[in-house]
Amino acid sequence: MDKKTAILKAAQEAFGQRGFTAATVKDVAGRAGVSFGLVSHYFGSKQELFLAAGFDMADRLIVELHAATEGEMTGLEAIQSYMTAYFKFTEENRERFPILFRCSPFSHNEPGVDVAKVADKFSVFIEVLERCVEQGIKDGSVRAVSPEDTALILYGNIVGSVRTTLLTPFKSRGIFEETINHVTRSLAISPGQDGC
Amino acid sequence: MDKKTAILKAAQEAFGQRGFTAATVKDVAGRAGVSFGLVSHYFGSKQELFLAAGFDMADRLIVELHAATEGEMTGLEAIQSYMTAYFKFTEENRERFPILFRCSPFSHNEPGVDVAKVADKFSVFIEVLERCVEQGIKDGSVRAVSPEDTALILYGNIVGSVRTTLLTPFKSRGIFEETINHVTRSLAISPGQDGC
Amino acid sequence: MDKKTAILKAAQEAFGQRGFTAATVKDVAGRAGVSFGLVSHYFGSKQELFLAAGFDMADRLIVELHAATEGEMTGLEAIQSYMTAYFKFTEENRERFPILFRCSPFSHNEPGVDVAKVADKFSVFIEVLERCVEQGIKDGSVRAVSPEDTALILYGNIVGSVRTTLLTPFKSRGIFEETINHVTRSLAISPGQDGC
Amino acid sequence: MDKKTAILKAAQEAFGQRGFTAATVKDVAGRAGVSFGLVSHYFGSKQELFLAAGFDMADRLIVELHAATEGEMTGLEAIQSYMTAYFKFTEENRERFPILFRCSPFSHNEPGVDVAKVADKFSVFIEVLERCVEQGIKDGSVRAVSPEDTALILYGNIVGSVRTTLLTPFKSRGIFEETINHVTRSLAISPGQDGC
DNA sequence: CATGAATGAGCTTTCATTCAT
DNA sequence: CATGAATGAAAGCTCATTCAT
Repeated sequence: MDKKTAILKAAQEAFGQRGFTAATVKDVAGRAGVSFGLVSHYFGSKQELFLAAGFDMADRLIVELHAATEGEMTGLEAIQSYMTAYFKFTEENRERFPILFRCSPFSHNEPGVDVAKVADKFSVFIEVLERCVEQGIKDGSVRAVSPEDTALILYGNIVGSVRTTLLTPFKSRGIFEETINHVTRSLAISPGQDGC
Repeated sequence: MDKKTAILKAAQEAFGQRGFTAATVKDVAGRAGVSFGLVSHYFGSKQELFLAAGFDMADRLIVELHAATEGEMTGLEAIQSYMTAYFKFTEENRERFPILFRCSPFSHNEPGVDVAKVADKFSVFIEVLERCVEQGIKDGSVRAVSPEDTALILYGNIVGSVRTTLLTPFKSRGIFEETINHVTRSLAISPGQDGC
Repeated sequence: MDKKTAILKAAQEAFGQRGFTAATVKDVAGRAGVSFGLVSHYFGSKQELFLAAGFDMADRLIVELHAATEGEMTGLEAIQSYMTAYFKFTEENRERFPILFRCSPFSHNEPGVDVAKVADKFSVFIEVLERCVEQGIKDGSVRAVSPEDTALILYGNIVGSVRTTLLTPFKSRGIFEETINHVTRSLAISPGQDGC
Repeated sequence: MDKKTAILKAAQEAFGQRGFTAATVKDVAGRAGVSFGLVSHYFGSKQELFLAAGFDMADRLIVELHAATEGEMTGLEAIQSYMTAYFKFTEENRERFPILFRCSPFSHNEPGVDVAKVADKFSVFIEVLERCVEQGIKDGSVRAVSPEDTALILYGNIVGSVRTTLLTPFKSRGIFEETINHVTRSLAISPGQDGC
């Protein structure tokens, strides 16, 4: 791993754990095993480093979500696949995922984060989900709901469970699976409704 | 309003908007219209002020939630009442509610905040919800789910929608009502299952 | 004990232990069991309090030294009596004596101490000793030495032993008695010199 | 002289003159001609700087005292040589020597100074002196006295004269020489005692 | 490429002092 | 007499950033 990559990963860790303000460039350099001068050399300012770290993580997650929801599935299956991919990604990146909590429009703006850019980036997460909901309504796997509201609610639901798992001391084994069940029960057209 | 109260309210605003680290004592004092020396005079340190500000908000919300869930209702109705009260509280405290996002075990620990104290305080929110779920299962208004997991998922669901509303630029009119519907559909024993 | 006296004694303790700068008015008030406002009320500024505390202690010691060296004695006996009185006073005022280390021209000037006033006050300690030495030379109990230098050396000797006793962790039982012996051996006209 | 050394020398001056609490880091930086940030950069905290400054001075004096007391001499001559070296050192370091008054167990503990470390360092001064006294008793140049008490008394004697010279406005030309005479008269086995 | 010496803005905190009660 | 609310200067310290090596 070259030093530039090491800095980026260290930044994701440090910013994720401590936040933009409390994390320090020295801390990042220390975690990466390089001198702090090198951080400026590669990334310019602390703010630029923060954005680079956050967007790198977001972009990698977006790739996974696209891959998970493409292909021939019902809308409901796509939603389930989206959630599974999202939860899998968080588990594989426990240490560095939380940078997304910091660099996200769902958290308060941290100084140094360009709100517009971030909202733009994160709208992709919502849009992909919204398209799944719309598809589900069309193909009959999802009941008639507002796709816009539902996408936001589901996204909040997903992130809520991720926060509970990654951040809180509350016991939450199986919460990811249960969250998928929760969403499925809410959206699926129940057997009884199919006709009775 | 006496100056001590003014400082507390200003702190809720400032910490809510900027977070513990980025908010400054000077900023708090300025918003409260007092000298910064008075903040130390009344609250000691920045950390103590932060906890005082967060716990004041939490305690007031807890009172509302207890009031909303007491009385003779089915468990499902209690859950709905809980959510309604929660959402109502956030809307009535738009400016100062976000301190709870910061001073919460569902957010990253801010340096200088006693994790144990915070987790203790917030476990009340989960417990109240859990008791509603248990009651619902007993009285037949809620399907058979794990009360522990479900309480955590619902709480994440609620807070997710609150975050979306208070923090993001995404349009989300009606999201609170839809979240209650979402939860209700997921938990309610559907008519079709009763037999039909 | 009235509150004004309590403040003075508390000030001697606090300033003695922590020095002028590090001791705080609040600390003094706390030790005296009064509100800090009362300190200003009685003594004006911190500096005035410091001088009052130091001079009160110095004046009381001066009274003792005068009493000890008056009367019919040889000069050498007067010196011994001076030292005995000095050591006795320090032992009876272990807690509050050290204010004199702070408020003394033999220590570095503390901000807020009027150098001239202090030098004036402390010159009395030297003068009394000097007069004893002169008397001793005249009455044949003390060998021919420079009274000025000797007074300063003896005073340094005395204070050195007091510092060792009151401030250091070094074991020094009997150091006061030994210091008197040390001085006596140095000044007394040895038997062999009387003729042989 | 590099900047780190300049800071150390400036610290010795500033702390010596004003004491740990009253001296400020800004003052030290100003005297050294560097920015105050550099002080933290090299020495960490004010306390560490204080200890570094005090110990540097102590170590250099210890070297001189060892050099002065080694070699073939009687114990009494070694004591005289010790005192001469001590006084010479103070005169050559008039500006910066007083840091030792502050950073010494013979002064009041300054808040933030590790008492144990300081007592450890200074016990060397006493031990060297004590060894000279013991040697003198053995080789017949010093009368039978308690080496422990005597070392402490002599050290207090020495430091007392140094304080008088460096700190007070009292005229004291020749006080160093007279102090050596004073000590010599007290300790030397007088000719008359040898028999006669 | 890589380091770390050097700077100074800005933070939290302490504290003497004033003054209304 | 006595209290403590209120102020703001000034302290120690942290840290992003620049730049010579």
